[in-house]
Parts: sequence; C-alpha cells; structure tokens
Amino acid sequence: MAKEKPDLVYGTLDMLILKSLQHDPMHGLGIADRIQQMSDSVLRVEQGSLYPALYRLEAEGWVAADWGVSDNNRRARYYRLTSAGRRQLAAETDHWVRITSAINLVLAQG
Amino acid sequence: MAKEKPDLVYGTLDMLILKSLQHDPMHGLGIADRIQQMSDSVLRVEQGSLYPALYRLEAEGWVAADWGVSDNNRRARYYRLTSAGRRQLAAETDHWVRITSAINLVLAQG
DNA sequence: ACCGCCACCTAGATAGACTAGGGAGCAACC
DNA sequence: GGTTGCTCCCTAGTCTATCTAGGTGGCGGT
Repeated sequence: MAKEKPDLVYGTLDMLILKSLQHDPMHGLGIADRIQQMSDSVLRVEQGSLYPALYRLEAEGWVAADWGVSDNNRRARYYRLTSAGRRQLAAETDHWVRITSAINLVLAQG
Repeated sequence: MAKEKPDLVYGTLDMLILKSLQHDPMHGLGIADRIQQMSDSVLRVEQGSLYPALYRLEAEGWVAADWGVSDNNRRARYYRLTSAGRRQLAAETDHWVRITSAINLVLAQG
C-alpha cells in the first residue's frame, strides 16, 4: 500500500476556515463539516489540525468566538469572521491564485 | 511588516522537479533556474530545499543521476527522469488537480 | 444505569521547506 | 600569482503546519 497523500494542501487550512465562516458563525466541528461538504467530500479536516488553527486565527484577530449552544444542545464555541479576517481571506485567496497559477503554468508546458 | 508567505506550495516541490526534468537531464541549480523560468519568476526554489528533495527522489527511484560537466566547466550532477519517475509525475499531477479543484470549488462559493 | 455521540481539547510525532552556513574549482583580473 | 567572484554541491539545525492518538464532559435515548 502506497502512503496516501493528505486530504489537505499544507498552508490552505486557514484560508478554508475563513472562507467557511464567510456568511454565518459556526462552531469547530461545524466548520470541518462545512469544508468537507463545500468540497464535495474531497477535503477533510482533522480535529487535531482544526482546533490549533482556530486558536491561531483567533490570536491573529481574524476570527472571534463566543460560547453558545449547538443544534444538538451541546455547549459549543461559535466563531465568526472579523473585518480583519475578511481582509486576510482576500489576501490569502490572492496568494493562492497567484501561486497555483504559476504551478499550473509549469505543469502546462509540453 | 507581515511575514511573507513562501514562494512555493508545500508538497509540490517533488512534482515541479520531476516536471522540469521531463525532457532533458539537468543539474541541481539548472533545475531550480528552470522552475523559476517556467513559472515566470513566481516560484523560487532554495538550495536547502532542492538538494534534499533530489536525494529523496533519487532514493525513491524517480530520478537517476550521473556526474558530468556543466556549460561553465564545473563538475555537476545531472539528474534524469526514470520511467517510475514519469509515472510518479503523472500521479502527483492528478492529485494536484484533484485537490486544487476541490479548494477552488470551496473558494468559488458565494 | 448505561452507551453512544457530540463538541472541545492537547501532547507528541512527523515531514517538508527554509536559514545559514561551508567547500572546491574555474575564470578573470591586475 | 594572488585575489576576487562565480558556479555548483552539500549539510546541520530550525521552524511550522498538520496529523495521530489519545482524553474530558455532558446530553439523549434505551
């Protein structure tokens, strides 16, 4: 059995989280589910990656969080995008497009 | 000043190296130059990333190497793609397309 | 009373890329 | 013939994002 490549591209997790919060606040597991769903189940986010990423984003001021209660009546921490987070999402998206375009340019060469 | 994002997407270096060797054998620095050139100077490969990557690829049997002499009359190690390397390039390219398509799908959502 | 699930949390390992060096040989110059 | 610069290769150590593999507590259903 060959080792599987990860279900995520290193360095894109922050961007994906920010994107998933674009419209509504969500709690941690909800974010992971949403990313999986938005990507047609191609991308998958492990909890051990998710929570550290959320703390990073919160420390940077890109998301803010409040405790609340989930649909299943569990205590849950709801994250929402700040305006700095919106700017960051735009910046990361630009960078992503720029770099992937360059890589695709390389790959496209005969 | 904000920290700059790297000039490379983590995990794509092997693919880019294999791709750069698609037609002709090349030596280390030549490979780095070629990737930079093929990407319109957007991507840049540091030597401290390049050589370890080449040893990895050689250990996996995806490239093979011979000592030779460069255009500038320096001793240089020329790498060439093996047939296993060609298969690997195809596999990594498929994976790349699959994952980036999924990410772009997420980013495209309103 | 128990079990499963939801939601959160964390330590430690892994891996790939980067920083910051070093060395040797050729060429060009004065 | 010394010095300087360039080319090409090499490596140790560090960093950082992700993953593995756990654990806690509380709600709901049986």
